[in-house]
Amino acid sequence: MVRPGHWGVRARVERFSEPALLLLLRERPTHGYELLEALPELTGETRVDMGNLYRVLRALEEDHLVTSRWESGEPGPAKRTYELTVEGRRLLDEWAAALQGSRERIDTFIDRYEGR
Amino acid sequence: MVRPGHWGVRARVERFSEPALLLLLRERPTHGYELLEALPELTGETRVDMGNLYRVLRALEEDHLVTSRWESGEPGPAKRTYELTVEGRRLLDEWAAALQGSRERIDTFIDRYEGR
DNA sequence: CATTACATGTGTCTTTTACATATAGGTAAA
DNA sequence: TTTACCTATATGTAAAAGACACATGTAATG
Repeated sequence: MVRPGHWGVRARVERFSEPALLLLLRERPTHGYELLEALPELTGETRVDMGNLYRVLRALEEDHLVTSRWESGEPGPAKRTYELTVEGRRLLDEWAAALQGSRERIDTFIDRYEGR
Repeated sequence: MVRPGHWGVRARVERFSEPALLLLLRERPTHGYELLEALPELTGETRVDMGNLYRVLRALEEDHLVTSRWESGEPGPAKRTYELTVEGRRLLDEWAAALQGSRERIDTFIDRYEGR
């Protein structure tokens, strides 16, 4: 819950990094570290936790929402490149619809806050 | 994290019931049970947990964001009526600003999702 | 007088997020 | 040539947030 004296507010969408990475993967197959760098642009203030990001990626793969393959050709350490599956694409669509709902709820709140 | 096979999506704003109850209290002093009934209208799908609601209310009071008094005059069980303080009002303002930010981030996401 | 509605609360488990650390290949400079 | 830094993936664990179950008591209704 909330610790006394720490009522600083951030207003983040739960698990927002999840639809964000699905969207990035829809645009093109990408590896984890690249997602890590691209995500803040989409999520805003949210600094994405790399540990959790890699875990989400593997959980997504377990459920066949993404697939991965090791990329060894390029210079630098080996990269695991992820690609969105059809099911993953569907999950992204669900997220987009759900986020429309969130947006509307926030609008309702703000309208009422501004006394309209 | 996410349990395999359970990728159902809800897209809720973290701790959204908190600004919602502050807003309701700005409109007029209210007791917990009444907030419990009024909140879903503001938060949408979010079914507010009564246990957590009462805990949030007491935590808010601890930090002087609301004050409470027992209402014994009316019929029915005694009610603890909460009232927003000046600091509480300020916290609500912060939430409103932060929610504007969330709204913008969601818009950015959806625009990109729709390929604009 | 039993059931239901009103009203406030505690206990506790799970899920989500945050913070810390491990490992290792590659690049550039001291 | 070794030290430092960047890239890249990953595990361990603590803290915060949310979900679920239950306890307690007053009053109204059938």
